[in-house]
Parts: sequence; structure tokens; C-alpha cells
Amino acid sequence: MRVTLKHISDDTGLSIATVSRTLNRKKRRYSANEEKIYASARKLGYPFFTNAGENGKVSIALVMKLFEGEFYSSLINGFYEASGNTDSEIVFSYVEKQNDNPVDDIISLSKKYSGICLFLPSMTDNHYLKIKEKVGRYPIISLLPSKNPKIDTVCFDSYRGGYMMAKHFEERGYKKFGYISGPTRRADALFRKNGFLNHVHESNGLELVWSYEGDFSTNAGISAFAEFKKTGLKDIAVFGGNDYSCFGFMKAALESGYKIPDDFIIGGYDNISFCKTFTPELTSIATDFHQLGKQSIRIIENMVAEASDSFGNISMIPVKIKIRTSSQGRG
Amino acid sequence: MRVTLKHISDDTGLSIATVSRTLNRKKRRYSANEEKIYASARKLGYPFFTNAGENGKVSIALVMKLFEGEFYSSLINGFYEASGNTDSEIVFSYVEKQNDNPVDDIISLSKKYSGICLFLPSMTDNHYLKIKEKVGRYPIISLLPSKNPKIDTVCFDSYRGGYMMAKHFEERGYKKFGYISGPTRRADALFRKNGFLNHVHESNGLELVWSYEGDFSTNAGISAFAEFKKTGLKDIAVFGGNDYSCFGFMKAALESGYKIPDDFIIGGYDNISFCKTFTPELTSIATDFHQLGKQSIRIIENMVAEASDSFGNISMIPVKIKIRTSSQGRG
DNA sequence: CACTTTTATGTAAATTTTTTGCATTTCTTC
DNA sequence: GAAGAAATGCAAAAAATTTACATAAAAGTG
Repeated sequence: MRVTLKHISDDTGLSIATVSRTLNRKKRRYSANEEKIYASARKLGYPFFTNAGENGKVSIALVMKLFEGEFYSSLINGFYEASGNTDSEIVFSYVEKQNDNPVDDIISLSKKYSGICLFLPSMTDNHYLKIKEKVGRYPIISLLPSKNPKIDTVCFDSYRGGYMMAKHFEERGYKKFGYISGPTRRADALFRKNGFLNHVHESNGLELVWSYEGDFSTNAGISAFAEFKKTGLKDIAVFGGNDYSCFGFMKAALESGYKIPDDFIIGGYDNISFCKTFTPELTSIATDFHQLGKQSIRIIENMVAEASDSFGNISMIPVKIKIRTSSQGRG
Repeated sequence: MRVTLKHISDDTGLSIATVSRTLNRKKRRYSANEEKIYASARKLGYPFFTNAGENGKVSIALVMKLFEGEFYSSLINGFYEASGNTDSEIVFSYVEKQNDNPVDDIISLSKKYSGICLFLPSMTDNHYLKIKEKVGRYPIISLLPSKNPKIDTVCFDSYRGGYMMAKHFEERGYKKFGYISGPTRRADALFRKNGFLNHVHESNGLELVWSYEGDFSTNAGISAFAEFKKTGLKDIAVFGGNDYSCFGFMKAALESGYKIPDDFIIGGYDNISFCKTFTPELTSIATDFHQLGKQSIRIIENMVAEASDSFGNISMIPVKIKIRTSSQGRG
């Protein structure tokens, strides 16, 4: 059945005239009633607003910059699969790679979708604040941790991941630790690092003897090893920040005649499928994208149903450590 | 400006009443005028039909089953980037993994989008025929080769890729060839194999001495090596069908003490990023998804503009060979 | 082939949906 | 607490859509 202003009027308790005026106004809404009208229009699927969700489903946009790589494929897949058992429909939406200020794009998306999940590493707290301000009470979450989150966040427990890796290294009997960090402006990279370092510092006898600042790329791992080699360190446990860094690091190490896990042990983060393919197989922190998707959808659906506001709540998805050959030294 | 039946009426030259009736009828259209009305409605963005393409853009749905892996990410990325310089907007659409007969889904998508690109390996010629029949003259293409294509196809030149690999092996001085095939019901896997084998057969002194039927997975590569090892063959050039098979094969080989490229040389297909990360780096056939996307979009846009019908034309995107260490034997 | 039936289409009337003018109420500000 | 601004409802006007009816073309039938 076709959705008309009458339906929205009945749903919100406001007159048809008011609904008509609100929906035609160009400016962004602020008042409670206007928000109610917009929310109802999206919920019922008023044709000029909804982009999806025909059968009364909640439509959620997953917004990301698109890059090549298995990681993004897993993210999309996780959300898509998680949406299968729910009343929601996921629509994937992309912002231009060059575009470092997608605030306006996101605001216009908010008119069409019932909710939005953001996976945009380049966004700053300031951007989030601006979005929140413009968008009012609207179901929107970030999938990346922030030092000081301005909107609700659902993300992997990066801190715990780093911590688990350090603990695992300790249990293997290592005392000397090394670290290849990701881009430090990214909070998720920082949390992985903090988790790792905090365990190193809080445990007696453990010591951070080497680190390198990379950018999560394979090449950064290769450069990291060049630096590492100069130090001549051995008998060390290295946490790679992400899997790609580790692959670069290991590749360079093997080419220099190092033996893994004999000369050093190493662990990564993300548990991409190549961890099992590489020789030695790479120990890594496994993230469950299905979980991430499920939890995100649940929270958005809640926000839609209760029209509740978000205040920077954080929901952490636990991670697991997958232990493989690369950290089997002395095992 | 809001699009009404009047606009469609003006655009098609038919009365408002006719347009109204056509668009409300539940059954699928067949007649020329009905098709004209649907096409116009999509083009102008009549609100109850369009899912995207607000600013007069052609909206194209890229339909795929979603699987994890770098390959799918590259496909999506290629189309997305290619759409940047065009009048088209790409919308990604997924069909259920379990769903082996997505004909109805595709037909309903055709109501909303100006054109459709299909990447569905499990579809048979029969499915394509059914779609074509139901959908009438409508811009739709497949991105996978078929032995006997029923609709227009834009795909990589798999045959040529296999051929190039065989030629490369020959130039390296190898006489004995081996092959790990993909699932043979998939035409793209078959063409890769044919291209490879044809060069082997047409060249004097070359000989296929070993083959294995896999399924494009890493594990298939591992199993393939187990078989291969039993034969005791050395001094052989192996074409892996895709990169994952090669990684599995190489991993198992290295663990059995084989040296690559000393004991055998090997080449894959897809040129995923791990070809450069693996040791030895894997020679592979590189596919350009940006090209694939560009060409597909161009063809769809043409079909939309000229309302021309498709009759199984095939547009092949050339592939390139990336030569790396895994095939540097005797080099 | 002449006749009937079905289908496609247009015109105009009927109906539904949306917008707007005007009056009333509620909220802000000084 | 009075003046102005903003929000809202009612009802009329306008716009958009559907339907009744008429006609012509196409398809089927004996």
C-alpha cells in the first residue's frame, strides 16, 4: 500500500498540513515534532524519503570509504549476514575517497535511511559533533573507537586485543617486546598499542625494547624490519598492529635469513584469511564482523523504536586470539 | 522537482491514464509501450520505482552473492571508482547465499534500477533465458563468461589469461606442464583451463603431465600438492587456476621441503595483493576491475540511451601477466 | 470473411493527495 | 505580561491519480 501524508499524520498525531510543511521545508529539522515527522516518514517508507526498506523494514546505511582489501569485504559481509535475521535492511553507501569532510553527505543520508553506521577512520570528533548537532535525535553510530566519543559507538575491543597478545607473549616466556604501531591518529590503532603496552608495563620483568611507527601497510612492515635488523635484537616478541604489517615484517625477515618463530615470535591483528596461508602461519587477534553487525543493527533498531538519544555509549565486541606457528617459539 | 505521472506521460507521448494503469498493474510488462513507460519512470525517477539516481543519474545495480575475500572487495571497488566519471550511480545489491534461483529477485530489481550487472557464478543459461524473457528489452549484462551467452556479457578474457601463462612457462624453457582446475561448471574456470591447455597442445614438445580438479580454495591447493607429491614430478610448470589454489599448493610444497622456483615454477590468476607478500612472490594474471566497471557502465548507459536490445554480445577485458619470483626458474 | 471478444488507449469525471490561506494557540523575549 | 514569532489545525484550493466510459485496433471463432 502506498504511503501518504495521511499515514504519517495518523502515526504522529499531527495534522496533514503540518506534515506536508515539515517535509517540504528545505532547512534541516530541529524541533521534536519535526523529528517525529521525519522518523515516521522513514519508518513508514514515505516515497520521497526512503531509499529502501519497502516491506516496513528499517533501512540502515553502512557508510564507508571504499578501499580494496579483504578487510572491507569482511565488514560488508558481516553486516549483510547479520541483517538476515532482523527487521532491518542494510544498504551500503560510500563516500568519495578524497572527501575528508563527509558531514553534509551523511546529513543528507539521514533523510533517507532510518539509521546510519559510520566506518570512516578519517573523521574527527569535531565532525561527529557537527553531524550530531545537525541531525538531532537520530539513530547513528560509529564503528570506530574514539578517545572521546561524541556519538554511540560499536567497535571491537582493540585495547583488550593488544592486551591479550602481550599476555600470550608473556606466557610463551618472552621478556623483551617490540611493537609496530599503526597511524597514531587512528584511535583503534592507539588502543591496540595501549592494550599491549599496558600489559608490558604492569608486569614485572617485561620490557619494551623496540618500536616502529608504521601505517598498517605491508610496506610499513618491510621498513619496520629494516630498522629492526639494525638493532640486532633476537629473542623478542613483536606485536604488529595489524596483519599486513606482520606479513611485510616476516617476509623481509625470512629474506634476511631469520627463522620464525626461532629468532623472534610475532602476532598480528585482524586475523585475515592469509594468516593461515603464510608460512609460518600468523598468530592474530580475530574480530567477528558478524557480531559487530548484529550488535550495531540491534542498537540502531532500539534507537528507532524508542526514539532514544545517543550520548556516546560504547559497546565493545570482544576479540579472540588465534594462536598459530608464528608465536610457537619455545612452545 | 517532484516527478509525476504527467512527466512520464509527456516523455512517452501516452496519456496519464495509460501510464497510471501500466505502473499499477501487478503483472510484468511485455508490450513496447509498457516498456517505454517503465523505462521513462526509472529514468525520470518516479518515486515509487527508483531506488537511487536522484539527480537524473542512471542507476545501475551490481548484483552479487557476497562472499568474504579480497576479490569481492576489488570488484565492488572497481565499479564504484569507474562510476565516478560517468552519469551513472552504482548500487550494490546482494542475493542470499543459499538462493540458487535468484530470477525473481532480479526481475523485481529491474523495476527499480535503470540497468543491472550480474556477477552470479551459480546462474545457468536457463536462468538467464528466463530473466531475459520476463524482463524484455532491458539493460542487463552478465560479468561472467558463458559457453553460450544468452545476454550481453562483459568479462575478463579468461582464455587469453590461461594462454599467456602457458606461453610464459614455455618461454622459461619448461616442457612439462601441470594444471589445478577450478570448479568445471564455472565457465570462467573452464576458459582459463582451455586457454592454458590449447597453447600446450598446439606447441610442439609441450606436454600436460599432471592435473587436479579443485574448487579455487586454498585447501584445494593443499590437496592438489598431496596428489602432486606422489607423482614425484619435478621440473614442471604448474598453472593454478586462481591465486588461492597456488598459495595452498606452494605452502604445502614448501613444508615438504620443495624449493620454488627450483623444483617447479607456478603461476596463478587474479593477482590479489598477497601475490607480492608470499615468498616466493607469485606470478599471476592481473585483472583490471576498474576497466571491467568502466566498460560495463558504458554498455548499460548505451542500452538505456538507445533502448537497444542485447543478444549475447561479449565484451572481453584484456588481462595482463605479472611475472614474479615463483616462475623465475632457469631465468 | 463476418462476427465476437479481448486489449489498449484516450477523455473526462471522480477520487485521493498535497499545498496553502487564514485563524488560533503556544512559545519567546524583553 | 504584552508583543512578536513560530507552530499548528481547519478548510478551501490545487495537484495528482484513479476509474468509468467510449472507441479503435487486434485477436480469436465459426
